[in-house]
Amino acid sequence: MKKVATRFAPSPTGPLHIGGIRTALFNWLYAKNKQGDFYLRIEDTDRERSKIEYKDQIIKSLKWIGINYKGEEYIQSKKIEDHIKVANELLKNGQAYNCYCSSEEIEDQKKRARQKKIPYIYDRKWRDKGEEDAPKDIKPVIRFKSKIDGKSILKDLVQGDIEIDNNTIEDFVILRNDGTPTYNLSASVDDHLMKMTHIIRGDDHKINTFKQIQIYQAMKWEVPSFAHIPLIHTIEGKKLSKRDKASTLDDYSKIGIMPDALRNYLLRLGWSFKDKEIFTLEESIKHFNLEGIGKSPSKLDMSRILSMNEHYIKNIDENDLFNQLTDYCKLYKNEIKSEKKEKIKNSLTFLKNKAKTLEDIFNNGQYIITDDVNFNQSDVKLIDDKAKKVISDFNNKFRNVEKLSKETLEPIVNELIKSNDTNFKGVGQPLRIALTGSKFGPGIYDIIISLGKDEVIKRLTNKKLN
RNA sequence: GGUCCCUUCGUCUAUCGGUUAGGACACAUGGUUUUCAUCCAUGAAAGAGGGGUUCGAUUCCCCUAGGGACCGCCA
Repeated sequence: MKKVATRFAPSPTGPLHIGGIRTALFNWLYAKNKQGDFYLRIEDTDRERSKIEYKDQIIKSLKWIGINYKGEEYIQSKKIEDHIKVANELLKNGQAYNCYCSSEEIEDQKKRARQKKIPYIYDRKWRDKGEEDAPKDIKPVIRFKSKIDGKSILKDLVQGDIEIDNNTIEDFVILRNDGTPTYNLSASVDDHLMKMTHIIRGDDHKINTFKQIQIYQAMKWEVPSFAHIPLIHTIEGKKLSKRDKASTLDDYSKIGIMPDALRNYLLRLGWSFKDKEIFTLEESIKHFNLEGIGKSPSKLDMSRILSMNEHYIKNIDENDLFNQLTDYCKLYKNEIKSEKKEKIKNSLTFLKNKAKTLEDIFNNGQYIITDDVNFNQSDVKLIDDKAKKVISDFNNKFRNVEKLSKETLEPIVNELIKSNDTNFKGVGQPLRIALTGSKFGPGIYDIIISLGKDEVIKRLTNKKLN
């Protein structure tokens, strides 16, 4: 058996969206599962639109989610000479030909076909014409001599056998009249040069595959296996594009979605393994296969991403969570001061309790991180005279507490409930607002213990409460 | 318009001819927690429609409907 080799081949013409990430993930997992190699190829031959920052974003995104590729990234534009060489060889072998139609001529034909509502296909005008008829003033393009008769079958590893009439594939351009190669040529040559065994990509490439296979055959190259995975759709049911909001990785990382959670979500989007929902990285490598990929497109579901993230927040090692949290804050919020970090770390067990994202944890821990209590304006209105009395009563008793724990604090609260003729809420809520600025948050004892005695007293006597 | 693909709860999906059609998310209800959340339990929720094939179809075949992708000298 040949060693499996797969690749992810994005073009750096826009930010990579999570559909692309999923394609990369599937390729990577397939290679890992087969103990093969996974490569990254940057298809930057569109000089106009390719941008270095998009290339960097692609590399960063893959790294973020934990996909590593073998060697350096393969830069397609550096291989153009190889592509041209193949075009010329096809020309020499009679598998391709010079076409002297001007682009205006072609455009005109297309327009007319559209008006008549008949399908446009290049009329193969120059397929059998001799060079002696060639106009001197037009630089030709090279077109591939596509099969005209019969049918072709693509044995797709996901979609099954797909059969089309060969005459629906036109004689496509492989070399432009400026001498640069087009996508189908470049992709085939590169995949061959890179010794790809399996091409796993979005099913928007299906038609290209029929073209590319013909190039392989014409060059007598071994044809790789193909697997076309269904696209990810938006809620509206359309192909996910770079313009869709919440489509890039950064959109997710900035709200505090963790890489492992998104990886797990993406894995299960369009792929399944029995009823299993949660996959560690090792498990996903172990179980991934092409048979588990469904044939129908799937929609992105934010609530599922969130709940997956919540699962990871609650279940991963707390040190790991803490590290991810501090990295997250450094990147997207304010870096947590080192003296606060210890408090956050000790409080993570309850801070993470009501969090779906790292941002939620950050918000829950806000009262620890910032020195000045940030009062929620509508909550602070709940501090009436009765509440003020509860706060000052609590403070008077609290001053005498030696050791902060639920056991030492609870009697005080219970006493206040009685003496103020109220319930737990009547005591807990004013205290929480005084200490954190909000009526929502962790349990009151957790808050007090996490702040420490001095800080609690300081906040209970905050002038802003009056 | 042409070619190709798809169709199970709202969403992601299981089922490889015989199931009370299962799970997860979301949703609803109840319980625990002397607030909120967590957690636990319970519930509602699906085979697009019509024909075949078969003792038996969600599953195989055909038609219809709906949806999608592609149709560049972009990738």
